[in-house]
Parts: sequence; C-alpha cells; structure tokens
Amino acid sequence: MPRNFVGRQKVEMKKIAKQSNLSACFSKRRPNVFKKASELSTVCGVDIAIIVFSPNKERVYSFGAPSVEAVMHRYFGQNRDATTSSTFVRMEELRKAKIEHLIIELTNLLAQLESKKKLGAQLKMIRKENQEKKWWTAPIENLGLEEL
Amino acid sequence: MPRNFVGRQKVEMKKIAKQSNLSACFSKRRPNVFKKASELSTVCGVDIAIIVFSPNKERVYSFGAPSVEAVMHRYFGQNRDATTSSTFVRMEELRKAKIEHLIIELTNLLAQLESKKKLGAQLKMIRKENQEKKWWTAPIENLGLEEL
DNA sequence: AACTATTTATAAGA
DNA sequence: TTCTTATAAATAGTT
Repeated sequence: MPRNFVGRQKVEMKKIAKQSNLSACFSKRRPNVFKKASELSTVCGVDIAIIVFSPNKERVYSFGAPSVEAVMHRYFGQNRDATTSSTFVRMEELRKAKIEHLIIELTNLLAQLESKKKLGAQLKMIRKENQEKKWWTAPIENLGLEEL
Repeated sequence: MPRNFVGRQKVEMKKIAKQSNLSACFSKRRPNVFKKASELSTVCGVDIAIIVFSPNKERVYSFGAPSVEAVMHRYFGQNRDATTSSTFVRMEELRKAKIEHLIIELTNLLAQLESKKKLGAQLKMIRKENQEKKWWTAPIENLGLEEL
C-alpha cells in the first residue's frame, strides 16, 4: 500500500501483447463472463449458452442453461431442410445478430476514439441516439441515412 | 435525490417474479453479458459465442467472435451435410449483401462525423483500411474484431 | 428512461 | 499464481 498506488486503471480495448498478462487476464475475466451469463439465466429465467476457447485454443470452456446442446439445438433448429419461411426467419436472426455484433464493435471503436481524441459529448450523444432508436432492429428496407 | 435513497441493493439470485421487472432486468443485463464477452475476445484474442433467448422465448440474441457459426462449427466438429451447406451458402450471400449495405451507410456516417468534428487522420485511416480489406466479402469464419 | 448509492469487476502492484 | 487495493463498471431500487 504505497501512497502512490493508483488501483484499477481504465484500459484501452485491444489485445494484450504480453503473453503472461494475457493469460492472467483470461483467467480472471473468463469466469466472470460465465457468472454474468449464469446470473442472467437465473434472475431472468432464460436459456443461454456460451462457448469460449482458451488463448492458445487448446482448451474449450462452455456454459449452458439448461445445457449447451439444448440451446444450440433450438438455435439452429432440428430440421436443417427448412422450408422457405423458416429459412428466412433463420437468415433474419443471423443478420440481426451480425448487425448487433457490428454495433458492439462500433461502440468499442468509438470508445477508443473518444479516449484518444477527447471527442466528448457530441460523439456520446450520437452513439446514445443510435442505441435508443435501435434502428438496426427495423427491416433493412427501411434503413437509411436518416436513421443514422 | 432523496436523502434516504439507498441505491443498489444486494439481491438474491433467483428468478424475478414480477414480469415487468424481469423484462427490465433482462434488457439491462443482456447487453452487458455480450459486452463482457466482446471484451474478453478483444483483450485476450479468443473466440467466443453466446446465444440467449428472451424471457418469452420469442426472440434470440447471439454474439460471436469471429462468429457464432465458426465457434459452433469448431465446438461440434465438421459434420454438416450437403443440404445444410447449400442453405448456409445462400444465407451467406444475402447476409453479405446486407452488411455491405450497412458498411456503405456507416462510411457515410463516419464522413459526416468527420466534417462536423474534424476528426482527421485517424478516422480516415480506419475507414480506408476497411475499404481496402473489404473484410465483409470474406467467409464468415474470417470475420472478426481484428478487421474492424 | 434517468438517477444514484452501492455492489461487483478488475488493472496494477506486491 | 494469489492477494491486495484503488478505481472503473454494473446495477437494484427509485422517480
């Protein structure tokens, strides 16, 4: 407890270079992701599955409620020879998931830019507006610059 | 800010009874689980996939780095049949088209931000990198945080 | 949807 | 690795 010890620092979201630090960080963070998933499942009564590979890809960790297999089965569907209708639904789910993924990464990117360039309030406001409108949940046909 | 407001309370981990509270809690927690997963993937450079169903099971949310499909494929092993493959390819084509559409709009958005806030070299560089790599034309298995 | 007191997660340091 | 600690991040309860 030196008087100049500062504690947790805000950290840039990018891959850790040093292998030992990376392993330590993975060991600390991975269980917490599973914990958050478990809490979400318990408190909200939802089914959830997580699969994550270790940094060296030698090991795989998984968490599932009620089980990884049950969730995956439902996600991909039992009948892979789907009708046109269900195939379309499947595509839409994938599209939305991919777009949400992009939004998360865009948010991270904006956060990085913010910390680097001190953009401040305006960027935050724009990002917040996008989140509030949730424009990406609308049909793609209605997507336009106006929504952005 | 009433002086007797107590803030966050420690809560027992069990399913919330009241439907409205449960929905609110799910809306608050679910994005954070995805965020934690995204951070783990970015900071530790690992592959991860999450699938979660909404409380009413009407909707499904997913997050994957580099993609849900890539992670699942590795987790379950390569044993897809021909029918599945062709269906997958068709979906991929449509997905790429829609994501490219999004990229165009995202590029426009970044351009607007630039002109308004004079972000300068950094944003331009990022955008240029994305255009040159055309990462969204790659197979879904190669889509990941690095490209962004 | 916003607020805030408090709990939880975690980056560094030891 | 495991523990500590100061600070960042998440969130339960309230409005």
